[in-house]
Amino acid sequence: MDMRRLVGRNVRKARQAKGLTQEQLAEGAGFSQKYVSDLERGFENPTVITLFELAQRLDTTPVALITPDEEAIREAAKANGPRTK
Amino acid sequence: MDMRRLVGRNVRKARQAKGLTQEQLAEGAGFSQKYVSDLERGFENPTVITLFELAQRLDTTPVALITPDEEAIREAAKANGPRTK
DNA sequence: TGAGTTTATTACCTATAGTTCATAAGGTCT
DNA sequence: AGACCTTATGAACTATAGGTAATAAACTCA
Repeated sequence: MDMRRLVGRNVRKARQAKGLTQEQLAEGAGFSQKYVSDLERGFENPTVITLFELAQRLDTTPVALITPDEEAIREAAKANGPRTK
Repeated sequence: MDMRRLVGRNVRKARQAKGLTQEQLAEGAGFSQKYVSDLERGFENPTVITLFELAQRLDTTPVALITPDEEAIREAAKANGPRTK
């Protein structure tokens, strides 16, 4: 499970769902636009406090931001091999 | 929401539920006993990758490790003030 | 009491999370 | 074509995640 890419996808989806730009999310949550960009592309390994601050600005929860999405589930299935009970 | 303390409590509960010592969890997950001790007492701010590695050794998920427990819910209620619909 | 096990704590070190400033690249719209 | 908005990327910096080694403090239990 690539946690960086998972969080990146979840953050991008949540941000777009609220119609925010990276700049708006960044300023509202106290980060730089560069960081949001790197984060969404799966280049960052955020801490739980960072997750919490992002979640607040996105009106969601830290749990939602690390919850596996379709992509993560497909990746996990491939990693475990098909037919792993 | 104090994420450090929340994760600390969740890790400690999960570790004790499996009957592991801090040393055993640490070695199994690739950390030091000191780190597990600091983590459980709420002095650390783990990254999502650290959460994932801990979860694997504890046979649980990163989501479970940051899911609010009774204590966190009580704290949150106090912070928002009673009677916040 | 003491030995043995587990957890807490101190001091110091390295790697990296997240920063700023700047610019490039990609869209959209007239 | 341009101006404009948004996202991506580079270099260099500071703060902190997580490391090692050692020791102190707690807690069993014979």
